[in-house]
Amino acid sequence: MSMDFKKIEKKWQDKWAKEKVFEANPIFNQKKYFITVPYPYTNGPQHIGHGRTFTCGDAFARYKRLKGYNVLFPMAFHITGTPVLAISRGIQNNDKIIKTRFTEYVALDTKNKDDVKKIVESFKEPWNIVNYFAKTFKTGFDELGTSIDWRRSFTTGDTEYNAFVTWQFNKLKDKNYLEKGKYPILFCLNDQNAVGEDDILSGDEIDLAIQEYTCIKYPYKDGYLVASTLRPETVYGVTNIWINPQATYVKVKINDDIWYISKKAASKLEYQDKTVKILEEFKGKELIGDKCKTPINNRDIIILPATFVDDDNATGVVYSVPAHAPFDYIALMDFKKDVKTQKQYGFKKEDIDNIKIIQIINLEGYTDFPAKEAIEQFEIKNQNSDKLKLATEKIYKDEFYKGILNDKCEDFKGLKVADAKEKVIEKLNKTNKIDKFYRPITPTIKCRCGGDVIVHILDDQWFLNFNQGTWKKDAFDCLNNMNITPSKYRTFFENVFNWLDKRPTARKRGLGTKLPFDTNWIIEALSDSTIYMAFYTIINKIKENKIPSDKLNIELFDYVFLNKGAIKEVSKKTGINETILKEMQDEFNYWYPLDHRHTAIMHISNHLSFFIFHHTAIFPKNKWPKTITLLEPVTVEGSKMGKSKGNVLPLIKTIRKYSADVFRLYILTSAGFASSVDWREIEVEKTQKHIDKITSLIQKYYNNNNNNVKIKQTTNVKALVSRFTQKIIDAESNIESFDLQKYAQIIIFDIYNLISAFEKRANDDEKQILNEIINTWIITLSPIIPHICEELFEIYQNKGFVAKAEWPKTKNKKIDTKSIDMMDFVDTVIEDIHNIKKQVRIETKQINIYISPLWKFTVRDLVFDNKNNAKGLIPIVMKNVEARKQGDLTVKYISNLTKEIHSLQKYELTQENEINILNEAKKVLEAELKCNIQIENSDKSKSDKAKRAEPGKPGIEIL
RNA sequence: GCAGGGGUCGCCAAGCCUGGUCAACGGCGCUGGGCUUAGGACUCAGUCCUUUAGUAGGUACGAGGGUUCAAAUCCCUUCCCCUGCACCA
Repeated sequence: MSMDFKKIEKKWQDKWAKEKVFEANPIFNQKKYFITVPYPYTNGPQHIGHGRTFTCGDAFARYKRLKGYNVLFPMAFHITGTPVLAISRGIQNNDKIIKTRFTEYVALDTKNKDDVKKIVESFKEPWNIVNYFAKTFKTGFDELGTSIDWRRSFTTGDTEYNAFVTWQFNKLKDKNYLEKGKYPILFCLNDQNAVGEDDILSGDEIDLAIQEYTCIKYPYKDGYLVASTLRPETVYGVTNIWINPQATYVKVKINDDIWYISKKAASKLEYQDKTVKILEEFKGKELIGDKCKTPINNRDIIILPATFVDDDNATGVVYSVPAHAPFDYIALMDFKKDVKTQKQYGFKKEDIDNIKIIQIINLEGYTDFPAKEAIEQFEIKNQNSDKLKLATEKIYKDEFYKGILNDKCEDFKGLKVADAKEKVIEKLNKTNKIDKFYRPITPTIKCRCGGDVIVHILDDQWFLNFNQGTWKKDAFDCLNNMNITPSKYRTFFENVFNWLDKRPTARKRGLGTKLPFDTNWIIEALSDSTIYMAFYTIINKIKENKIPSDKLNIELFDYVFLNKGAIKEVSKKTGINETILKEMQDEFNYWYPLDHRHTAIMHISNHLSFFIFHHTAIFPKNKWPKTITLLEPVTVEGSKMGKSKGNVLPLIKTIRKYSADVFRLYILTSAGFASSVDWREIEVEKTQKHIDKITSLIQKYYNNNNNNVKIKQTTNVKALVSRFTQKIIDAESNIESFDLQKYAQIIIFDIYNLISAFEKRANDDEKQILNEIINTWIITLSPIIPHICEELFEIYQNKGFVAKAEWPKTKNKKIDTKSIDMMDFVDTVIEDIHNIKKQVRIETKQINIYISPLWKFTVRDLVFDNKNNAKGLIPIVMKNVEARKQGDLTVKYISNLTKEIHSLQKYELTQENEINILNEAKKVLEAELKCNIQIENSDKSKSDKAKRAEPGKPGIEIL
């Protein structure tokens, strides 16, 4: 009978929902297990990466249920931040890319084209996006067969959730973990608003980092010519200033200073926490030929023209260090040769000749000026060469790590560049000759609205300060007591913890919760998603009792989560009746702490770390989380999934193509947590076939006969039962240490192989044991392929849900190692026969098997018992009468055994065992090998082959 | 740069933590047999080299050293590749 997987899956998903199988309520005398997977960001359909994480989480949840735990496995929807807004803006503006993308998304689950169009149009309203995708996420996870308690779902934009986060941030404020400060952000000049990845054109492809330039103030006229640089330590080697003669410059009042900078720079500085008043405006060429002073030793340097200077980059003024900057070097060389330009600006020859290149850094491996050498090395011919950038990068790196400042640098002589940088800044700062200028690391960033993106410094940014008070210490305390699996990721956490400092915690716009004490700010997406697992424990009660969110005040949460306040008072203040309050508190206390959080490693550096930090900030120690398991992402045919690559596989599409159980099995068996799963079509199809094989094997031997028929306990049967039990024990210990892959491999492949090997060698009576074996097997298979298991369980057992079955008890089951050894022995014999047959390639009519003589058993045991006494071995063995009789043969056999003495194992079978088991298996062997088999004791045989017989390795003769 | 991960027999990929049972799981590909009218599918066998009626030897786990009776596995050096680095969730 072949099975219609899709029909079966739908059937059981409906049944689970109808019978509320996964709705978890506190049962106070039952042990509980609370497992969560981070809620996914709900701005598109889920992909197979989500599928992996949830499949694993679900497998754990299902296993724990079998083990008798009351399991809570909830999920919700994350919508905080700007991405959803960016989408609705895109739809409003008829953005083609966004519209196409979302039409595709909606089409995944909606067939009618007009409906698709209508739905996409509705996305002009952000909440429609959220609601739509929340619904498709639920569909997707239902179709995957995840055992989620949906009563507890919510979105992070719900008012109830807002109330919860409001409480959380009040707690953080009380702890003094929140503070205000300055912070540079990307900002759109057109929108006059902060922008993030989603708001920026190709934001997912370009580097959005902010780069801090150092501005050095060169005294000039009544103020300063302000040049910007990434390498302030080179100020000792400055030879001249570069100005773009074509660009527009300004004399401008910056705070209390007069600066000469490009006009574009002045307009940007307005956003960088400075007051800006333009006094004069002029072309760059008017500065050419003037002189200014160096800020450190008051030298005169000249201002030269250079077209490579970009007035849109930083201050538009560049100071020239030709010894160490390839751009400067080549420009200076060009200028020295360019008599025409010199004349044009009226330079005197002596002015030009006076410009001497100053080398300030000694660098191993370079004999000449480093910049000059790099130019030669890269074969750069002129100022416009693309290779100049490479040369600059190389010099920058080499000098930063290997360069030593020389005697031109006064007090800093002998310092490494890396160390000198800070000190030079400090020195310039003492005489107020330094400032900062921020710019995006990518030169021209455009907002989706078309506006230019610059760096804006906010002076009232809210931060979480992870270094405040005992916060970090507490977080480490929590981490040290947690199980992190795979364990190699623990150091990753430790590094992140050490590195965490201040984190901006609110933004100017986006969906989410307002900062309670400063409502201009929205709490940012990662900060509002740190302790929400606690919210799962009570949201069902809030919904069930229709508690309006304005009643969810601080007193309420204090009472429920922290057991603060008298219930009567709280009830008065919240207007919620006491019974409900008590129920909520009890439920929280029942489920918390969170036992297990499972997710992808990418979340370590932010979400998971914040998760730990915030738990320690808000909750008492006995409510801190206990376990985190982590996995690598999913790749598709060897490459990373990405929107831009167009290779993102939506979960729904994939499940509908292959069925949920195939997906689950593939995901669980193909990689361990510490490696990425590669989704390969060919392999997935194999998985499909494997499931077919398993189900047909099961169907062949599974039946309704549960009357404990007496099955003859042959060695074969005993060995099967023992091997099977051993596998179940192994599988259990693997999943207990969170190794799902090993678990699945054992349950799926090992046991399948075990049963099919048994099938080959067993007679019909013996095969009756399979019904009982399979019944147990189905239960252990169910965390992996739950739908098929439910179906089979129903057909053959009809005892309710396999999801609620009981994990097999292995404690009192004996593993009969002797039977296993005996069957192993048979396997070895068969393998050897096959090996020999391969070589001889003759028609076999008769096979003689010669069992080892008794004395070899004796000798082997003696050798094993004395394996640590290699030298005394022969005399010891020779004390034995039987051994001595054999003379030389014994010595030879001993020397054979000692060759591998380190790996010599105890041999458990006796000669009698060997003879008996082969006789027992004789018929099966004859059938399998299609010939007569004769078993002889080699003591009584004169055959050559009999002489080589050893315990465990009988002599074999093929005739 | 800082931090993390990795280089395994054509390809993908286990093993490495806890050294021996590792010529190294598994899959793909390839070769041959069976089954088929054929193909596909399925199935059996082979797939580092040599040797052989089975259990043997050699060379191998990026490269080079070291520790050990014994190293893919531990240590050191070196070459190469990948990922993250904060407002993006």
